[in-house]
Amino acid sequence: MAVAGKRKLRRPEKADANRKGLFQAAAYVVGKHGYANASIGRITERCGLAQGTFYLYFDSRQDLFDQLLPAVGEEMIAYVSKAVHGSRDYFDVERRGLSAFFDYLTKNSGFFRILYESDSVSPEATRTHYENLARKYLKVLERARAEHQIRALTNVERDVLIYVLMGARDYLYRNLVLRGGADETRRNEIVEAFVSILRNGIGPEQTTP
Amino acid sequence: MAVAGKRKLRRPEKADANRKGLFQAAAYVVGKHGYANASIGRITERCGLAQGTFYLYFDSRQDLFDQLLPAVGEEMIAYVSKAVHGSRDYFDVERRGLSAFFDYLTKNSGFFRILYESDSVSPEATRTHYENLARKYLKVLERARAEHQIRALTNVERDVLIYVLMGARDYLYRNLVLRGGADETRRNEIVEAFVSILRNGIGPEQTTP
Amino acid sequence: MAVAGKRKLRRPEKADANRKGLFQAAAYVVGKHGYANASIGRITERCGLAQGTFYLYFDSRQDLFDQLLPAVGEEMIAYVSKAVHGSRDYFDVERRGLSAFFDYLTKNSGFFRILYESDSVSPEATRTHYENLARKYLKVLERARAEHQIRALTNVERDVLIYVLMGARDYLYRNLVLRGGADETRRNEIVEAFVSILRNGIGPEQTTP
Amino acid sequence: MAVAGKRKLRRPEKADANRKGLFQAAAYVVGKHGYANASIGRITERCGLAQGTFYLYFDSRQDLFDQLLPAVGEEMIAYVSKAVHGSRDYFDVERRGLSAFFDYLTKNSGFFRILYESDSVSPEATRTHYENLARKYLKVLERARAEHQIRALTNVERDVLIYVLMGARDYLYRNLVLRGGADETRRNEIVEAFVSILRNGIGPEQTTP
DNA sequence: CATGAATGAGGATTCATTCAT
DNA sequence: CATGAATGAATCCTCATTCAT
Repeated sequence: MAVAGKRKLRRPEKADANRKGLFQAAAYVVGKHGYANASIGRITERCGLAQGTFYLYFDSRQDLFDQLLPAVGEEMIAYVSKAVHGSRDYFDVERRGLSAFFDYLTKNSGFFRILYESDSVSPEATRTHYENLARKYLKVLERARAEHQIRALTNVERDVLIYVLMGARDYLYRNLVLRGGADETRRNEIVEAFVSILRNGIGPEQTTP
Repeated sequence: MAVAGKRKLRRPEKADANRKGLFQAAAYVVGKHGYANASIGRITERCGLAQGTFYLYFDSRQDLFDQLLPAVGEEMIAYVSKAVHGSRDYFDVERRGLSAFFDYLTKNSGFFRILYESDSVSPEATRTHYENLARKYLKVLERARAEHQIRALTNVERDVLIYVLMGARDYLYRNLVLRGGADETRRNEIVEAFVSILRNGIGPEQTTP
Repeated sequence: MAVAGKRKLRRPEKADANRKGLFQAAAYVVGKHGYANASIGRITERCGLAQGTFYLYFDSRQDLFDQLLPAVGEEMIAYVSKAVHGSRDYFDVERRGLSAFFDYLTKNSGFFRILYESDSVSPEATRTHYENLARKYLKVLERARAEHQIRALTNVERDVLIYVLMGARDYLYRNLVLRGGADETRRNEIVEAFVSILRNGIGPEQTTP
Repeated sequence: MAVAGKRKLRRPEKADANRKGLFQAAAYVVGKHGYANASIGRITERCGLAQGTFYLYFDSRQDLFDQLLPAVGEEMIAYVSKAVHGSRDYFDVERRGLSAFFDYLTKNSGFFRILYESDSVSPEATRTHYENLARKYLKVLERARAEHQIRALTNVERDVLIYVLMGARDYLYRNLVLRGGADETRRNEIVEAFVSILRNGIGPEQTTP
């Protein structure tokens, strides 16, 4: 894809590897120490490059930060997307999606720090990430509605729903899974409880007359 | 006690005023520039004190950061609590609560930055804040249930619900209100849509047989 | 002693106690942390006074430092003088003097730090202290010579001797007693060895023809 | 190798020059103003480097202080060693040694300040220096004894002697040469007087019966 | 006399960025 | 392309000293 530029691009593998290495190192360092403590020195040291080399791949520290969250965000989205593939129905998608999200974060504990601090460090990057995510949710919801697996929603309801779902994953992970130290069983309970509330709401029981 | 011409503050009053001034200045500066850029110089300058004076009130910059979120968090909680006072029923509480939350943040735009970055800067402060918040939600839910305004929930469902509600406020504000630039009307629609989903869930319509 | 000034000197005991307390606290703090880290805050805290009070008794931090070594030095000299009282002869004076010096320092471990750093912090104070000390040595030596307990010395020899004796006490204590961790027995050996060298020198034995 | 036009230093040469320059500047500044006032700024300014550059060569200010005395100490020892080379006998070594010591200090007036304050600033560095010095003295004494130029000494006497000699150089220089402002002639008298006392001690004359 | 809050200058250290090699 | 030495601005914290109470 893309028209090949005419410029010399010899040894492109090496260059790509360096660039990728810098991203990975940055993800690690930011995830562990935060943006504020993610110095160029720390990042380049981690991937075995010299400090000056950094500037061959990024214009500035800020430039890296502007690209970091979208990059790691895509990875997370891909991970979850793969996990929900082949779900029975919409609620199964949510079930598996939340579960996969928990998995991903357990394995990539730095993700949240990148996500959270990114808001201040690079609002643009944050916006991009959330847009990517919202697009994904939208597609899933439209399909679910097309197949009558969920009730009809107004446009506003749909928008609200998207961010409620997003916020839920975030807050449930951070507060109940991470801070609560939930084991496998507990995690499943959390997932089921979430799906139950999502499906039924919490309105009062119909009192049969 | 207190003829109190407005002129001169007594010693302890002055101390209180200084401490409070530092908190306010810190909230402003952190909200606007982030913890990383919230230098003692910026903070003290904003409230008209000398840099050294800072250390009469806080042990260190970290000490301030450890106290900041709980302090502003309480303010936010108090604001919302006051707004929901006198609600008709539980769903009215949620309606007014979300609305008041939007209000508060519109007026205190720095709150989210303080909240978000606090997670890395002072995990303890963040934990305290979320605990304060969770306690509040729990009380409201228990009362709602006691008055049969919501359906019976398992313990897990209740815990999940609390964080879904918290996350919803957060994500709805940031993505739809703030980023979406919602006006009064749109805000109300958002609030109503949220309450509707909360009450009914999104399960498919009962197809009458 | 001294003619009473006409100025009001009410409550002089309290004032004297404070002044003395400041000296003691300063000796402790400087001895333990060094002049550089002997802040007014630390000193006044140790003797239970407010920081500002310090300036009622001393013009400045430097003023205190200018008086500190002579003050503690006199104490040391007095301690040693008392110990040598009643000695058999000159070499007994040296023997007991060195021993008492070791004792004093063991009990007042901060003395050396005050002495050593004083040279840079307050050359004047240091000069005064060494002069006090030299005067003492001189008196002892003159008497010893008068009683033919030591051989005749030229003026230069006498001056040299005084500082050799002073230096010996210093270096023997620091290197053999303190750093070497000498016990009672070892200390006595050191003292005797010193007196032996002092008395006889280290010239080669007379080879009897 | 090296054509080496004088113009440009190669990388590693430059590094060596910088390190050396920092040491020299530090020796000057500490000697003149004391450790406490030897700020990185003063030191780097003196050798024409930027403040940050300091940290390419030393881990911290303390790291420099830990290396300073041993470094200048070796220089002093080397200077004296060279001066005593070719002495007639042991007492000639002491004569020339003391004289060279006076010379060295006259030319390097900061040495003593480095030495004295080092005790508090870096005990380890001080220990190292005195050990280096003691080793030197020991070697000289053992040789002198082997050649029967001095009388037999017990082990304790030998240890005591070493530190008496060290202390003598120190105290004689500081009190008689430096403070006393001794000229060439007076210095020689001092040296001779010292050697005389060292050789013969100060015991009373043998009264021939 | 005594207090201690307030000041503001000073200093160690870190780090993004540049540039000669 | 890659390096890493050099820079110097920025920032937290300490502390001697002053002064209103």
